[in-house]
This record gives sequence, C-alpha cells and structure tokens, in this order.
Amino acid sequence: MLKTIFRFGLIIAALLILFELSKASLFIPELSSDVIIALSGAVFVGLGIYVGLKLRKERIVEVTAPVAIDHEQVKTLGLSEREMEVLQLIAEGFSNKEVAEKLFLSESTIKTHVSNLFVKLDVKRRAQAVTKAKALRIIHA
Amino acid sequence: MLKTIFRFGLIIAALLILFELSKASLFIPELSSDVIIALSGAVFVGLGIYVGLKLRKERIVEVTAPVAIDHEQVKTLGLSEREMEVLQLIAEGFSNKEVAEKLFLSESTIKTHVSNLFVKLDVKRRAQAVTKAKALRIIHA
DNA sequence: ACTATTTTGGTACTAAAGTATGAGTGCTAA
DNA sequence: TTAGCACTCATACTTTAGTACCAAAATAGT
Repeated sequence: MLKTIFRFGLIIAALLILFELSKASLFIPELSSDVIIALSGAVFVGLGIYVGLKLRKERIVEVTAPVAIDHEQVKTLGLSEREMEVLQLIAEGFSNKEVAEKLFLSESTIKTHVSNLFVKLDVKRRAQAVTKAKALRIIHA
Repeated sequence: MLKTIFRFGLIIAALLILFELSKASLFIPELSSDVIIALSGAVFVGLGIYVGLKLRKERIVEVTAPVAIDHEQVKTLGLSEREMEVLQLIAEGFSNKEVAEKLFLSESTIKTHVSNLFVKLDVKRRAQAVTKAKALRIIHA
C-alpha cells in the first residue's frame, strides 16, 4: 500500500513538473503550439505506458519446482504440526468442515488454525495461502 | 490480431482528434493554457495506461511461461480466454473483488466466470479449482 | 448478414470463510 | 511449580464465496 502511494506520488510529481515545463515552453517563440502539444502528449503517453506496465508487475508469479518440503522454512515461519496438517488439506481443496471431519476436530478448531496460518504466512485468503505455501515449498505440490 | 490492429487504429485516430481539438482550444480565450495542457495531459496519460495494459497481456506470457500450459486440455475442457484469465488470478489468491478490479469488470461478472469454471472443472471451491488446474497444467504453477 | 458463443452484468439468496475474543487442557522447559 | 506453548472449542459477528436465474451487449465464425 505504501508502495502504491509512493508510486502515485511520483507520478503526480512528474505530472506537475511536466505541467510547469509545458507552461514555460509556451513563452518560447521558436516553438509552435503544435510542437508543444505533440511533445507533451507524447510524454504523457509514455508516462501512462509506464504506469500501465507497473500495474502489470504485480501479476507475475513465482514458478516452483515439485520438490521436497523445506523444513527449514517451516521452522522459520513457526508453523506447528497441526497447522501443517490443516494447510495440506486446505491445499487439496477441502472446506473447513471437511478438514474438521478428516482430523476429528470441530470446525471452530480448524478456523482457529487457519486464522493462525494466515497470520504466519501473511496472507488473507486460503487460495493465497496455498499458492504461497507451494511457492515456499512447505507443502506438496 | 485484427482486433489489436483495429484498436491501435482507434487509439491513433483518437490521438489525432485530440491533437486537433487541443490546437483549436488554444484560440478559445475562455480557456487558459493551463487548463488545456492539464486536460490534454490527463487524456494522454489515460491513453498511455490503456496501451500499457494492453501490452501487459503479451508480456506476461513470456515472463511466466517456463512450465508449458496444456492448451489441448484447455480446449477439451472448453475454457474461454476470460475464464482462463480469471482462473489464473484466482490461483494467485485474489478475491473476486480484486480480480474484478484488475480486469476492470464487476464482481458479478467474476462470479459468473468462476461459477462456470467450477462446472467445467468439476469442483466446488476455488482452492480445489486451483489445485486441479495446476494438476491439469492449465495455469502457471 | 446471421447465428452461436463469449462476455458482461444484475438481483436475491444460501453457504462458507474469516475475525475477534475468551477460555480450558495438557505438556514441557526453566 | 509455573510460565509458555500447542491444541482444543465456543460464541458472535462481518465478509467473501458460491448458486440460481435472467438478460443484454459484443464477437467470432460461417
């Protein structure tokens, strides 16, 4: 979020600078208004393309190989055994209720585990947790 | 491809029109040069962002394609282009709302796509869809 | 030009998922 | 023995997800 604010701040700053430059240019008699508008238009388009491409970057995904589980990573994140079990089942697409049944626990307990997992993995949703867990190689592909 | 050419044609046409409009505006005394430049700048930035986002689609394939997507599988399942886009974003852990924002669509539309995806993939939940889609190699790991 | 499909969007629900908070149990290391 | 941690479960919400049904556009293909 801060990053986004920073970027937009930069963009606004750039806009202001260009704006001032354009104004100044208007008083240089050698340049016709045509040229000025064309130039500023080109610059603004470039700026827009830059912004558009920046927006793209957030979509790039890490690709992971189907390899062994990184137990170091698990330790570092402080994931408990139960949490790992729950995470694995969630990654297989089971609902909280189904996970609860498989592990002979109440749905409440699963929700607690899942919430704790989200904090430790720094995610907001289970699908995100699954993707991150696979990227970190803490569950089977 | 024709679509792309057509769109870029439109963009160029729009640029020319705006260009002419901007020139004409210079001779309307009510509008200060400040306003004109600001407006045209904003419009050009918008155009640039549009172009940038269009470029994005082609690029992301290059960046995230180390694991080949099984296009045969995609055809067999009858998944449309839009559905694939939505599926990919869901696999990255985004909520329906977030996907809607990224694709400039309403959440309703995303829900429709997601529901259709579930039928085609024969799953009940998004996490399950993600796991199955990865297993079938129809999205990037 | 005319279909078939895709894409988009809406309303109205129901069902899951997720958050916040509290609390009891049991195990273990200081 | 007690402080800390893992595990369990509950209540009470709020928020997303998902289903069902419908319908208007935009596109693609013939």
